[in-house]
Amino acid sequence: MKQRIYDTRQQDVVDFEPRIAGEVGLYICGPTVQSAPHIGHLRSALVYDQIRRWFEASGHRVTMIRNVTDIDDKILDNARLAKEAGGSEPWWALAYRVEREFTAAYDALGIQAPTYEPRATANIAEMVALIERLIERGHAYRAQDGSASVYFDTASWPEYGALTRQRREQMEDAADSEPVGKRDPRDFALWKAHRAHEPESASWPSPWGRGRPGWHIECSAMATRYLGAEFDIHGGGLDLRFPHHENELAQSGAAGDGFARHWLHNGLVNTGGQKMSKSLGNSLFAKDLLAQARPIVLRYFLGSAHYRSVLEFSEGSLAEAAAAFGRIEGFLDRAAGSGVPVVEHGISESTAAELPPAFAEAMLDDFGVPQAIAALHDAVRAGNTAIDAGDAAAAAARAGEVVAMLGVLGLDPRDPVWDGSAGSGASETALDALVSALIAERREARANKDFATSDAIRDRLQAAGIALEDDQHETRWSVA
RNA sequence: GGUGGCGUGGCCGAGAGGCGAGGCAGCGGCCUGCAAAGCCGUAUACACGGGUUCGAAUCCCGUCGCCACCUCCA
Repeated sequence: MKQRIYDTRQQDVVDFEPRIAGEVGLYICGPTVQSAPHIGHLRSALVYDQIRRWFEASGHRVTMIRNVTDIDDKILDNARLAKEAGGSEPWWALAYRVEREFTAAYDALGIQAPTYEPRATANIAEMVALIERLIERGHAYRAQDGSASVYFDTASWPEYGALTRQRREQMEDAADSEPVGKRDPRDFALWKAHRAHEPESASWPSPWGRGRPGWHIECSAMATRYLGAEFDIHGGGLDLRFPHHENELAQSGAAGDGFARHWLHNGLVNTGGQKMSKSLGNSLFAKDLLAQARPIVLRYFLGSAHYRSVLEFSEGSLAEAAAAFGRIEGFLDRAAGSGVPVVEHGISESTAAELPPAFAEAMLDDFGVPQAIAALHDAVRAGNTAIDAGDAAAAAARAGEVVAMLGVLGLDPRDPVWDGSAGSGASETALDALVSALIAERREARANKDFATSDAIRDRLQAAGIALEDDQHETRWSVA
């Protein structure tokens, strides 16, 4: 069975054939580092992390590029506002600080670093070269007001609107755009002339005068720099389809590049049936979410809906995810407690062979993570049944499948990336010693049928947030 | 005005012509000293109205409701 993916441009699920067999070039629109990461950023990054892991598990070598937009109107605005409020942080320090917040949030969720993470400010020369090509080909022009700005000439590109199937004539005019120097309100800035009120450090020399790049040109320049003039997949949030991706496609196409063969877009996150956005003030920030749930549970939750669906976040979402994931984790603990070897091994050459067919088929069909998770739960149930029946061989086989599936999804609780989230090694050891002593005491009481004492011990631990589970052979404990 | 999406059981959430994905919660049972965990069982689910079909949640037409994008967005 071939890999199938939903291509936004074709508006259909199509066969995916890498340009070079066994290799996948993936460009993902990363964040504009203007303010703290929120749940939507996390979901987007997670979706492509899962896709990347699946490509690797299914035998591809993946080159994944995810940019950082570190120069932009909003960054300058936010830095200016902070300064007016008495702050002293320059725009570039703000951008870098926020970038580190993003990296920390990604790390917390076990989202692997891309192959490379280019910054817009480090690719100005490539952008200037691309703009020059567009001017030469007659698809871009210098601002009519004599400034250093350069605009893309949408009228010169008949395919403009191809990605979102819109006709240029029917597009709404940009209400808030500054028509200064534009031939048409639908034209967009490739290069923005430096303005007197903006810091000198936010401008670069160019053949047209000092200025800074427009929002869209950076992605075209960086994608082609690292992946080539034509590459396999371009991804990003659904809200980037227009204008961002439409404009990328137009400028790269007009420059003569093949650009992305396929376009992927992940769904957004809603709260209370409403889009979450900064302007609505209903943002769920990464740091708040990470304070509410274990990172691995948050990861499970964010992956519980298909990547193209709207994901609804509501009160109780994280608790439900914790219960569901607890089932999986509980099986691994039970299996280990029953002597079944359970080891974390990430994604390796043997991963594909260990995956149940239902899981692989789900992932091949446009990355059907929800169905893949159903296969995971099926294996967990079968594994628990095997443990109950004392069938160690079957239990080990199911545990192997579960671990392989968790590796692909990035949800293996034994993966060292999760270690930082619990207590330190020393306090873990100390706690284990204390609890184990109480468990031994309780075992003795139970052996003497002194259930009052044994229940008192269990209640005391319960009150401290520690749950006990008795098995045929042993008692396991966990922090609830 | 244009473009696209959604409406599935108490809840979350897949599926896309014919065996009721999976999870959470609930109920009954097994197991257990009692629990917990686990297992088994447990549901007249597909917004509404027509149509096509032997058969429709799935295809077609219409209606209603909700949402997103149309130059700040993951």
